[in-house]
This record gives sequence, C-alpha cells and structure tokens, in this order.
Amino acid sequence: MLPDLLGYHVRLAQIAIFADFDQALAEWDLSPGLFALLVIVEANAGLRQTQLAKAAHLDRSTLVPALDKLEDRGLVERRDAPTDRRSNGLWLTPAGATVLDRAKVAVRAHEAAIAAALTSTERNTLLALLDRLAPQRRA
Amino acid sequence: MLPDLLGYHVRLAQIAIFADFDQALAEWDLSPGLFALLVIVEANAGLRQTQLAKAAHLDRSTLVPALDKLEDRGLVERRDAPTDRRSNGLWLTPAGATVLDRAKVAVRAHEAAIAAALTSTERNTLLALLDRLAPQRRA
DNA sequence: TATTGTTATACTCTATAACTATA
DNA sequence: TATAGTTATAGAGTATAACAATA
Repeated sequence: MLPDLLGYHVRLAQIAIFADFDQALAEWDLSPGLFALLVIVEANAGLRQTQLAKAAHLDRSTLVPALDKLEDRGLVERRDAPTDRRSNGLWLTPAGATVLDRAKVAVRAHEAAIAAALTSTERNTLLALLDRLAPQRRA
Repeated sequence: MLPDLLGYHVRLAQIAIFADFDQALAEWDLSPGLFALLVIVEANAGLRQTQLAKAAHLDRSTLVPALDKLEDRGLVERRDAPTDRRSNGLWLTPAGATVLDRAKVAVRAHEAAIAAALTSTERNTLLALLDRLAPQRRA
C-alpha cells in the first residue's frame, strides 16, 4: 500500500532533492537548514534568535548550535541588541554575504536541475498542491 | 528565496504529513519507517534482511535495531532460512498481522485526512509530479 | 573471496527541562 | 514573574567500518 500514500512519495522526493542539494552545495558545506538560516538572516538583518527560530520552525535551543557553527565559520555575527541586553541581533558578516551570494547561485542551479523534470506550469502546479498539504506552515 | 524552492515546499509538506501520521498511529506506536517495514514484510513473507533493507532504502546495519524493536514487540519474527544458514527469513507474527491490519485502518484515515485538501484528480496529479522528481527511487 | 547479519561508533537533526541574566 | 539565550541531555534516524559465521 505504500505507493498509495502521499507521505511515501513526498519522502522519496525529499530524499532525492536533499541529496542533490547536498551535492550542489558541497563546496559551501551548507545543508538546506543552514542555507535557510542564512537566507532568513540576510532578509531580516538584526533579528533576534527567538525570531529566527520561529521563522525556521525550530526550537530556540536547536538554533544555538547551528548558529554557533555559522558564527565559528565567520558567516554570521551575534551582536548585542541595543534595546534588550538579553537579546542578540543577528547579522551576516561580509564573508557571510559573499558565501550566501555564491551559494545562491549553486542553489538556483540545483533548483533548475530538480525542476528540469517538469514544465514551468507543472512546477507551479506542484508548488500549489504541496502548499495545500501544509496550510498551517505556509511561508 | 525559500518559497521559490521545491525542496522547501516538499519539506514543509513532509513535516505536516509526518506529524499527522505520528498522531494517527500513536495508538500503535509506529513511525512511518516501522510501518513501511511491516507492510513490506507482509507482502514479501520470508524475505531476507538484506532484501528488506534494500526495499526500504536502508543500510542493512540500520535495519538491525529497527527489526530488534519489532521483534521485541512480538510483531516480526526472524526465522532461520532453510537454504542459507547466514540468513534470516522475516515473517509477521500473528500479533504482527493483527497490529498491521489495524494500523492500516489508521493509515487510511490519515491519508484521507491529508488528501482532504485535494480533489481526487489533484491527488493523482500530485503523486505523478512527485514521482518525476525522484525517478531513480520510484517504487 | 564474497555475503549475511551484527556490533561499535559517530553524526545530524530535533526536542524538553533547567539554568543565568536580564526585563 | 516572564523572557532570551544557553546548557545538559536524550532520542530518532542514518551511515561507515570491522567482525564472525557461512557460502
């Protein structure tokens, strides 16, 4: 009965996509999760860790080691927040911005490779149908 | 750029589907992975561990603790294979068959709940498009 | 030599609970 | 009291490498 289950097909698609992503981003040593963190920080410079955790659908304790890794690699900076001494504002370093720009090129190539199996219309259909399976998490 | 990536939407869909699966199967304490193992063993009674690992896309070392768990719970049996004393034949126990039958009812209800967001045609479209993203793993 | 199942080990991803320093 | 970040810890889920028994 497995081939009758949406979850089974979604899982197989995800395995294939993640494997291709890892290969495409190997040069930048970025997992889908770390890449997403960089993208969110870039688009929301100065946001707090709790906000980033929420945006990335992670517990704030889960975010800490991920952020440690990005900070150790010099891609992200925790800066003291001006208004609340408990909080850190998160910023891409110049190196982080450069790496992200280049990683984005690789991600776009990865996306093109994955989507090559579909027409543009089919890709849009797929995105729309997937979103309807996960309405509460829609971005 | 995340909402432009197929992998991002696939991942969100998978999170939603797996969460619903876990809730639907909580009574049977079966993850999607363990459920899949039971289904494959039922449909291929007597198969060897290496064959099951391959069918489930797992390393054979990964399969061992999963099978230990199912055997400890009395759902699956490792029996000596008649033709090769290195191998085990895998069989559902009567209890395993009963649990699987009941779990299948729960999985069908889960599937119906997930697919409720789609028409039957849309569901078929989605399955077909997903398969084209993961051709090498098609079941 | 090669294969089957197993073990030892490790890595990723994720979470909960409790701590600290602030607010 | 409540919140932000952190730590300690644990549990899935997965893999690689090496081993004993058998082919």
